[in-house]
Amino acid sequence: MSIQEKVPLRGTQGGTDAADRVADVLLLLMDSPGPVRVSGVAAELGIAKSVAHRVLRSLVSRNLAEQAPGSSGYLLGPAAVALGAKAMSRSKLENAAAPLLRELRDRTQETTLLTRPVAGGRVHVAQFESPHHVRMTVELGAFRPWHAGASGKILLAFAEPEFRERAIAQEAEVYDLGEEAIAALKRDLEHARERGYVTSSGERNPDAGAVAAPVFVRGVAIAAVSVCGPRSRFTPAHAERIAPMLLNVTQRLSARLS
Amino acid sequence: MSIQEKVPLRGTQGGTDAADRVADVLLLLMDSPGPVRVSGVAAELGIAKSVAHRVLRSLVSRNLAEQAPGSSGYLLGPAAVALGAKAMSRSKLENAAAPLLRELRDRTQETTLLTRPVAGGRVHVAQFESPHHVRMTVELGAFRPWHAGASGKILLAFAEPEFRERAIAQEAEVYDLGEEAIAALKRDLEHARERGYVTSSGERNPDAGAVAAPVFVRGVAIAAVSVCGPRSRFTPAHAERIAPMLLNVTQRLSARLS
DNA sequence: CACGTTGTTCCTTTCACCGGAACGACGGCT
DNA sequence: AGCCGTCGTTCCGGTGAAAGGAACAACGTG
Repeated sequence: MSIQEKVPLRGTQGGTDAADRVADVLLLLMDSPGPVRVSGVAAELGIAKSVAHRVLRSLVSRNLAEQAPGSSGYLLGPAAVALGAKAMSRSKLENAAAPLLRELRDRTQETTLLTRPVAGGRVHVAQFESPHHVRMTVELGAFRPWHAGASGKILLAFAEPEFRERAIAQEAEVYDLGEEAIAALKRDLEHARERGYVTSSGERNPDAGAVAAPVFVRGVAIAAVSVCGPRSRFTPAHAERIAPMLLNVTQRLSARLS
Repeated sequence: MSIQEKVPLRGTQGGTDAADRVADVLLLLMDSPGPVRVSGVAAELGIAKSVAHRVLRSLVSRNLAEQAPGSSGYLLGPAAVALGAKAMSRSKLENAAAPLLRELRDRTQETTLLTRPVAGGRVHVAQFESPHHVRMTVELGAFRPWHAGASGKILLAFAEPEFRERAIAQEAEVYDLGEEAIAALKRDLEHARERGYVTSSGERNPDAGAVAAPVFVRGVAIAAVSVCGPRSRFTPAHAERIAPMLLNVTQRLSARLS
């Protein structure tokens, strides 16, 4: 255990010493079984007590650390729990989805995507690319609106009704959607809810088509899985052929996560 | 979700802006469902891209963040998982122990302690104080050697034999223990292993007495629970009366943690 | 082609922050 | 009682670490 061992000096690639120190303090709190003193942090990291104190105060202000009750020693705080839970939860969803999406990619020979809802829209968080030279690819992490694209629509279709109404209203405003477009969107969402999947053709990208279905955890749609490709291969009829395979995957993933 | 919402400006009490920024980047990674871009971090926190990049590089150098495969976006890294697990594990042991130690305190009217092993000794990590005006209290987080005190002895008694031999040898050297003291210590430890608890009187503090027993998880002693008080009340006979209550608590805690 | 955005690197300037010092509190020892 | 050492916390001055603007190559879109 590391209380009595010096933390090895580690450089940084492109970071700063000050930021390194914050990370090191967090890791020290992690390595210590009980409350850590300001003087202990200072000694371990070879910094002044006042520096150690300041870093700890910043961590406390963000709930990443806290002072142990009845002590002036510091411990990891509630936000550290949330951080770990998030890091684990991200791994859990993507780890569970990866083999299934890879298999779906292999069977369809088209690009498969995992997409998650964020405020105001969605984000693609994983992709498995088609082996074809001409294929559809997306930029992971980039924000996308709800209304254009299969995965956006499927997430919206299976969202809470109140949330859905609000999202449609906001998106109408931000993207200047007319009455006809809104009505068409609502019909699409109704249709999606009946079938459990949605197809799109040329909406986000005029050269692309897609089919998407939701992943549920305890009845809540937490992600979408989609298959997409260039319009030349991804005809509406092709999308309908792919749908059962897709639903099979989303059902297995949903079961695995519950 | 917070990608589209500005992170609220939060001051710090005694910290620094630079350290706050590191914490804020971590929390932003936590709040984002997918990879976060340098430019996204910069926009959210209202800092320059180069600053955001540097903080992220520092976090990556400590495995608190990583770049998503096939993307230049950043995610929480493996050390964040460990951090959360540690924060949770600390909560788990102390959360499980708290009601039992409180109950033991209430029944004995003496101070109860939770103590954990660290390199070279032990650390008190939680205490529930006696309601008496004259009572025993300890400083949480302060390092203590093995050989002086009931909880140190109980942890040593139930440690791996190899570890125990090494610890005794080291402690003999550091604290200049003579042959007689070592022999007496070994007899104490043998006695402790036979009975499952250990009593002490006046060893760490000439005015105090204590009785301690180990907490096991999967056959490994991971902590000690002890009851301690002033010698005037905490006679050896009194310690023997407390021992069954203490063993009851450690057994329930061990069961709860397994 | 032009334009916009991106992540990453470089360089100048400056002020945020490091670290030493001070201080009150506490505990141990004589 | 006094003295000493250690502690966490706060203060303050000097300076160099770091913020931030700029540059740049890469990429995507029209």
